[in-house]
Amino acid sequence: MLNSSQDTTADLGKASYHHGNLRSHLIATVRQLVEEKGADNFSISEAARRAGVSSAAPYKHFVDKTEIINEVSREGMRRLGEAMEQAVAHASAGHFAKINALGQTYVDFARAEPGVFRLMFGLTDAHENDEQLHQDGHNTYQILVREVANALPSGINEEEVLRRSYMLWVFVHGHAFLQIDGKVKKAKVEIDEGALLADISMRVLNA
Amino acid sequence: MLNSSQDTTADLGKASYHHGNLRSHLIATVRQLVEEKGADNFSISEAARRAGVSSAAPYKHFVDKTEIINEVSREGMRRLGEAMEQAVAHASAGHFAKINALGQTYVDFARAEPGVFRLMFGLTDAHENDEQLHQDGHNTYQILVREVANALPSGINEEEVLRRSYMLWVFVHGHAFLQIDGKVKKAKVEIDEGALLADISMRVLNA
DNA sequence: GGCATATGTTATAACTTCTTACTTTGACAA
DNA sequence: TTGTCAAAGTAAGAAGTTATAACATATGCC
Repeated sequence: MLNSSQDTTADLGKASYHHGNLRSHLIATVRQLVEEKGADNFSISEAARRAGVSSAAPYKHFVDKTEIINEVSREGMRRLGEAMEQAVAHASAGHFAKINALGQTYVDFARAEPGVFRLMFGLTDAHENDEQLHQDGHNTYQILVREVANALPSGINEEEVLRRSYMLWVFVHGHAFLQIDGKVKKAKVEIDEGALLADISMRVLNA
Repeated sequence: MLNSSQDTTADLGKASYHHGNLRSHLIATVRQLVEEKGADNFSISEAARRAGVSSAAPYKHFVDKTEIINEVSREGMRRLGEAMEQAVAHASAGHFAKINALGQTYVDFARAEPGVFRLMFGLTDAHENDEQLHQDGHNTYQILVREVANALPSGINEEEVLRRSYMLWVFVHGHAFLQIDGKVKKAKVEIDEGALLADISMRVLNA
């Protein structure tokens, strides 16, 4: 569940006192905190406290708070990508079933981890210059582009594939954010999400 | 430009030393700061400093930071609403011209004031319980709903009007955020925004 | 075994938000 | 004109944050 990129340490529990796999432990803790307290309202002091180390310890592993945020964001982006690949793999046989599954996965992810999702896309300050995150994001996006190309009649213009992909992305992205930011209920918009996603796919991919 | 809801004070400059219209002055300053430093990275200490008062002074006018944020958000939401009404009023005669103008206005606002826009929609913690902001948002949304109803064949199902409106909202919302969060360039998506908005209007409003 | 280095710790500087207790002053009434 | 009061500031400080510096230790490697 944790364990991302650190080496040299066995990552069983976190037994041996003075040491352990603090780095990945912190990433996991921050992920939790971000969901608990909100993406803009957590402290790495608190994360350190929960990990049972001093508030200075994290700085042996990360240069600053931004780096931790970026790490959590990247990890989230990778998990989203994996979930999307899974969704495609297991999608039913319907016409735009894979596209719909992708959209649903995106929205589900946002709802399941709004804090991390907001970190991944919303808070700019931190990852403005995180090339790795952009790369990961790009890779994830390519899953959609690939499936859109598959879903459209073969021989279609490459540029057109990109246009349609972007339309779909923009759509689920907007829906995801309005959902987690609580604008939808408040604006008294009631929606059948599955039907909506399917409707959109049709409108964007047909003709 | 400033001047929102405070009374009892003339709001010329901010001349007379020990007093002035600190409240609205602070709102304006925070608006500036939010654009300068980012929605998650400004302090009201700094705002006080810029206004030339002590860091405790703002608390004579606002109960806490959240209240200032909410004030700035509400004011932004109202300004967005006004801009949208303007856009409708001055839209050309084309088929979905008013709808397209609304979308363009939304995106333009986001680009012009990304900090405030993010405050209005993104940062949840502050205005989760700000009923006034929700009301203002709802009112602004009704401009779109109204125009969608006008743009669709008369006699159409009320529920269908809402569905189409939501689709359009979600679309421009997603596009706006991907724009200001810098995901679009990075994902190497090149788009002709005007054409895109028009295309979407057609796809959503036809059939 | 001995040592370098990675990983922790304590202490602290510089900030933030927000409170408390005190001061100033402008307005209004007598 | 002057006295009082409330509104709007101030200074000081508590509590909490990010981040750095200087010190401690224990682990892995020779």
